[in-house]
Amino acid sequence: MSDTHHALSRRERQIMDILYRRGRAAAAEVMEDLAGEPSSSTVRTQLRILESKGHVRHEEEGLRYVYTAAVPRHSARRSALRHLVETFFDGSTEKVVSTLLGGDSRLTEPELDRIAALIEKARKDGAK
Amino acid sequence: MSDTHHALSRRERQIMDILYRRGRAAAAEVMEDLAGEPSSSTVRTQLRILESKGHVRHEEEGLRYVYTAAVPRHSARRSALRHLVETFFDGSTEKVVSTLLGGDSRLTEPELDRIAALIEKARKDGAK
DNA sequence: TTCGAGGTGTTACTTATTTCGCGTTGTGGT
DNA sequence: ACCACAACGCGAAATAAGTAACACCTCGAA
Repeated sequence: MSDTHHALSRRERQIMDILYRRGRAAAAEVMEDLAGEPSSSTVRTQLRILESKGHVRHEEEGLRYVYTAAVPRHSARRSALRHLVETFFDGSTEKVVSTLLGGDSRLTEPELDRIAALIEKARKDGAK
Repeated sequence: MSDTHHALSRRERQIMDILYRRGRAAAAEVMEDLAGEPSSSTVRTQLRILESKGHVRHEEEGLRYVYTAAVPRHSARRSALRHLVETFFDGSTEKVVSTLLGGDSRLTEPELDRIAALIEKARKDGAK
């Protein structure tokens, strides 16, 4: 693996996760979601560092900064998913799906219907 | 923080990932997969620390130590998957599956068949 | 206009992580 | 028996991460 970007520290990852979960958040909101009880200073400093490394951006909203991840959620989740599939599922998409379906997270009928439809679509796409 | 397990540092996570990918590995093998060119000492030390924290175990195989993750892959991947679903897919299993099926990773016919079968099974389990 | 609440950046400091040199130990070959 | 080789653990130095105190800014209420 040839990582071009710096790897994130533990705390930095936690913050990025919060940002991805919430979409956008001010320092105070990030602070709320963080374990431990980091001071406001601490969190702001970390956010600023994260920005200097290019991982997040901020926009001024009124008098406060609202942060968002620099890499759009859509891209980030794709690579996170790829990484997870590689390290835990031998690169097999099928194994992931089977774990998801077999897990304790019950899916509703409509969800199952939509997934079934996606499978049909995948079949067609793969065939041609 | 209600985390019962210590969060892993950057390098520790890299090592755990390698261990999960390979199943089991000696220090030299872990070293091969690690970015940068850490010395043998370095890697062995980290493995030892990881063991002292309870994250990995080792068994002597001939003249060398072979390490394995303390938490079985099966459990680890479930929680990794759950975490990923929460942070990137709003907790929706359906979204994950749809991303997987829509991704560039083509699935073969047999794989699609097996997944379809799993869906039927999920339907029955959910129904009763 | 003066004050307090709630933001912000800078900076210095503490703690944790990362790295590796070095001495030791056990194996196999000659 | 002796040496070369390949692993191991320890301990201490270098680097990274995490934390908070402080000074400054802006807005709205008194």
